[in-house]
Formats: sequence, structure tokens, C-alpha cells
Amino acid sequence: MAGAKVTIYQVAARAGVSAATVSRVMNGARVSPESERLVRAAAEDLAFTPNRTARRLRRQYSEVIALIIPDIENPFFTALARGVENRARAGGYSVVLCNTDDDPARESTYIDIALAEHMAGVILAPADDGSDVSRLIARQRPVVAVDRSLNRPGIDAVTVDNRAGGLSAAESLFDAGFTRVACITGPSSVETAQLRMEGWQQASRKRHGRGDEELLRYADYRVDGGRAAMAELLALDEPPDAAVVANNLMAAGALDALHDAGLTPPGFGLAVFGDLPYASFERQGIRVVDLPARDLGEAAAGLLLERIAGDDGPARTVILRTDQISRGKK
Amino acid sequence: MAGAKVTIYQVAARAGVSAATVSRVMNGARVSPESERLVRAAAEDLAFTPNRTARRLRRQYSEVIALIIPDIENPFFTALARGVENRARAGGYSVVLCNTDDDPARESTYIDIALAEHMAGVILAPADDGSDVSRLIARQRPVVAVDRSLNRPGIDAVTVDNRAGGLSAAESLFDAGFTRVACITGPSSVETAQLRMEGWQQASRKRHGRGDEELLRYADYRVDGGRAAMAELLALDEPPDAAVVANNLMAAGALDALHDAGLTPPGFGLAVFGDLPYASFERQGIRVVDLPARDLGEAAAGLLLERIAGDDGPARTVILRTDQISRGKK
DNA sequence: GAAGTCCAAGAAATCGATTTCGTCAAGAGT
DNA sequence: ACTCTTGACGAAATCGATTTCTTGGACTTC
Repeated sequence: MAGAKVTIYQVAARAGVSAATVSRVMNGARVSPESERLVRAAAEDLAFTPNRTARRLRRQYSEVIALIIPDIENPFFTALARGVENRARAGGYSVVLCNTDDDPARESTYIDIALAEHMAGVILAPADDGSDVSRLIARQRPVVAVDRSLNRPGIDAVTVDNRAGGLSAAESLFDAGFTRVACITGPSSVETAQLRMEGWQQASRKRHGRGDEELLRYADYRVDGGRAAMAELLALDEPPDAAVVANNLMAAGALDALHDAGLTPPGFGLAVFGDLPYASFERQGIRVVDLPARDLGEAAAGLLLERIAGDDGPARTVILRTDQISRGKK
Repeated sequence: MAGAKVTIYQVAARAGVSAATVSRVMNGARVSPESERLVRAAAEDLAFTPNRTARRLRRQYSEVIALIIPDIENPFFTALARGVENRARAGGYSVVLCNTDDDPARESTYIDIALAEHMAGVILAPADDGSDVSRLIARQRPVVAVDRSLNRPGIDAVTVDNRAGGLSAAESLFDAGFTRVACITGPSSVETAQLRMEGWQQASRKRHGRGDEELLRYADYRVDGGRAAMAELLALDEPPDAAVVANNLMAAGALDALHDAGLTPPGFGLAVFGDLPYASFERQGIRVVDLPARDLGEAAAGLLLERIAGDDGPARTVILRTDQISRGKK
């Protein structure tokens, strides 16, 4: 009975009514009980599913939102995606996940696709500073930035309090008795990297009067970058005895470098932004600034759905607090 | 200039030709050089992007494929997704990722969406035995199963040689001198779980004449299940001194249980199917059966694209070999 | 009983791009 | 010079669902 595509006209014919009536039944408009019964029966028999493409063309929007992230293999972003999906599903929306590999060109392509596909809105974890969302704005498509904010005013954003996180990470290391606390952060063009570093800097200044600039390294938020940066730090004349690492992947690399040098936490103090689910940072005696990735996703999706529903109030920036540093179960 | 939606008619008007001609230019049909120039200029000026929804409605297909996976937070599947995406992009297709959380109902919903959205094809990592792809078949949409095969004939599938992997995992432990090698596998309804277990069984029989059935545990492919199963095994009167664990997440759990009992690899032999990228199984002295997740994805996407292109030869099953067991760098 | 309200429901327009069909003109062949 | 191709290209049909716009009948109301 299912077979090929069933159109609304076939349902109409079978029910003995017009296509308009079928549409009304499917969309909950006023229809006589009798017609409704007939249509539902016919639709059931024929296993009718409205053609979404046609509907979308007519309605000029779809119930799909795009989530654009820089790295699908980073657990932080998959957890975030999970959060977005949960919230979106609850609101009746589907999510399509777009992976840019930090490539602005791919990001741009996906934005075009989102537009051309009439997606209801876009949640963007920007690849870098220069993300161009002007096309979305021009077409009045809701956009929410997540994790990093876009340095363009008027756009909703959901982030964590990165500076506070950096501050408390560094202080927890100082408090534990470490004296030379280094910092491995991300690219200086990336907002989160900058803020996390500033938190560390603030803590250092409070302790030492002035910053420990020689203990600061900018890397690339990737495993290899973290490894290289840590190796470099360890090769200093006066190497650090602890470090704040600005993301999970670089921490994995840094840990490699430490192992190579025969060092391990908690002997060498390590505080990291964001967990790696199965790397058991905590069990290894590493301090973790808990990034609420899933909550970020849920909050972002929540904002977006409100915008889609027509809210056109002023742009909001939601800043989630990073959880307390956990000291590791061990 | 960009502003709201630009339609093909506006481009046509500006170029002084008909919409048909614009369409022909955009799709590479025969057009005079002069018209082509005019149209391209007009399209450029207006920043015209064809409305994909309209195109899709007319053409009855889109250049989007669906990838349906059971767990987006499992690195195995994200690596697989990466492979699919690479291959699909190369072929000019976009991928939308659908996460089912192992819920057959959600899987079913996504299959409906794929149909209703006229997606070009579906790559499915089945949640369990009962995945119902009949609707896709009925509508002649190409489907490729990946990781697990569907027990429905006539469907392309890409898997690894699970039995061989199980066999070599177990043998490598026996060869290393362990004598009581347990097996923690997945749900008995899941093909990969069954085959991996059979490989282990075969190795055990070869050594001991008959299987070590008391050392076999079925779990759920999740962290907690692995932890519980290992705890159970360790509580036996004659506990094992090694184990083959059928997936990465259960291994993380099993490792927890071992730690709780004061045991660690390589003292306790552990061989695992599939790495956890940042858990550094190998560095912990765990043997890893390398599952070529990305290759699986690429192969599956390759098959699917061939089908989409019209290949209607008999169904193929591609079995990738699991790589040699790596003994751990350390 | 005539005029006014309401409402279910069909006919037809609409969304935007593609594609079929047919026209017209320029060049080929005899 | 005249028919036959061939190629460019516009007009109009098409994809399937939604959304006016209209119509006709039932029900009020005075």
C-alpha cells in the first residue's frame, strides 16, 4: 500500500474531499468531524506523509535548525550538540549537524546551505573571529553564537565565564603550593583563549606582583599544539611546576609531554578547561574546570527557539558559570 | 544588494532573459555566450542563490545524505561520521547527522524524515537487529548499513571482520601467557557482539579444548555495563587474569572496576575493540584491536554514492580487516 | 419570511526552480 | 532558391502542500 510517494491528492480522492480539506485536517484547521474521520482513514490506509519539501516551499520555513561546530571529534562539541538536540527535539525541531574543521570557507558554505534550505535558524560555534553571519542577519534568520561570542553586536550568545574559570584554575594551583604556574592557551584570535589566559594572568599578578609572561604559550587548541607547548615550557631554564591548559585536547598533548619528561600529575600541577570523557583527567589527579557543554547547547537552543517563535527583543548574552574546580576523586 | 530572497525571476529580469535561460546557465545547459555573460553578471550583482527547496521539489531529490548513528558521543561513531563526511563532500553531497541514542523509535522517525526530505540516500549504523528499512527500500532510496549488517538480504553493508578480531585479540592474550581469558561482549541481539564473542570462544576452545563459558558476560556496550561485568568476573572464585572487551566504552568501565580492585594492565591482560582517542589505552598497556572507523565511513559513503549514481548491481558486503593488534607503545 | 451570520469546503493561486514544448532564425545540403 | 537541421530560448506546465478566495447552505434574528 505504501509503495511510491503518496500525495495529498490521492488522499483527497480516496476520502472523497478536496486537497484543501486534507491539508486542513493535517494541520488542525476547522473541519467537520465527518470529513476528518474520512481523511484520517484515507491517510492511514495510504500511509500518507506530507512532502516536507513542498510544505517548506510554500511556508517558507522549516522545522530544522543548523548547528555548526568546528570539530565533531572533540567531545566538548558533541556534548554541546547533544544539549542542542535535546532542547530542539523538545520544541519539535530537528537538528542538522555541520562540521567545519575550523575552516571559515566550510563555515560559510554551511551558512549558505542553511539559508538555501530555509532552515529555521542557526546555532554557530564560530571557527574564529571572522565568522560572517551578515547574510543570515540580512535575511532575518535567527542566529545564536555558542561557546564563543561573535564580535558583532546584536547577536545572542551563550558562553561560560572564561576569565573567572582561568582565575580560579590558576588560584587553585597556587593554593595547592605550586609556585611557577604556566599557561597554555589557544590562538590569540580566539576569544575563549584570550579570556582564559587573562584569568590566569590576573591570578599570577596577584601572587607575583607582575605576570609570568615567560610561562605563557599560545597554541592551537589541538593535541599536538599542547604537546609542543608543554615540551617547550619544560625545556626552560626555570621550568614551571604547574600549568593551566585552556582546553581538553591540548591537555591530552601536554600530558604526553609530561610523561615523556617523567612527570605526572598531581606531582606536576595541571588544571584543564573541560574534561575528556574517557581520559579520566580527574582520576589522574588533574584539576578540571567543568565546562557545562550540554547546558551551553540547551541554553543556545532555547534562545534560538524563542527567536524563531518571534521574540525580537534586544540581543542577550547568557554567561554560564563554570562549575567549581573538581580536585579529582583520588 | 543582497537583502531578502532573490529569485530566479529577478535575475532573469535584470539580465533581460527568461527564467528558463537563467536556470540553464546555472545548470550548465547550452546557452549562448552572450546570454551566459549577462546572466552571470546579474546573478553576481544580486547575490543569487538558487532556492534549494524549490529545486528539490521539482527534481525530486537532493544532494544530502542522512547518516544515522546510535550514539554521537561515542568516538567510534564520530570518527565514522568524519569518514562519511569526507567522502560525501568529495562527491558533492552534504551529510546530516542523526543521533538515535539506540532508540528504534527515533531511528524510525529519522528514516521518515529522510524520506520526506527527499534525501538522496541513507547510511545506517543500526541501533539493533530490528531496524526497519523497508520504507526506504519500497521508495527505492539507497541504503547502506555500516558497522553492523542488517539481517535483511539485498542491502549493502560495510563491516569489519569481527570474528577474526575477536580471535586474534584472545590469542594475543593467550600467547602473552594469560590462562584465564574472559570476554565481555555486547547485547546478544547485536551482530558485532555475537561475532566478537565467537572469535574469543574459538580461541578459548583451541586452548582449553572447550569454551570457558563461565568467563563470558553479555553487557550493553556502555561504560556502566562494562564496569559491572568486570566486577562480576573479578568476584568469581577463580577470577580471570585477562579479558577481551568488545567495545571501547565497556573497556573504560572495566578499567574502572580493575582499578577498584587494585589491578591494572598489563598485569591484568586487556584487549579491546576500538580505541578511545584520549584515553590512551595503548599507553596504559592495553591491547587494542584497531577498528578503522573512518575507513568504514568512507567505504560506506562510497557505496552509497555509487548507488545514488544509479548502480543497481547485486548487494555488496564489504568487510574491512581489523588492523593488527597493537601491543601498546610502552 | 426576508435579511444577516457563520462556516465547511472546493477551486484556484501560490511558493521558486526545472523542464518540456514549441517557435524562430541561421546555416547546411541538394 | 528551397527544404532540412540545428540550436537558442521564451511560454507554460510541473513538483506537492498551503492558503486565499468563493460559494452555498444552515442557522439567527427581527
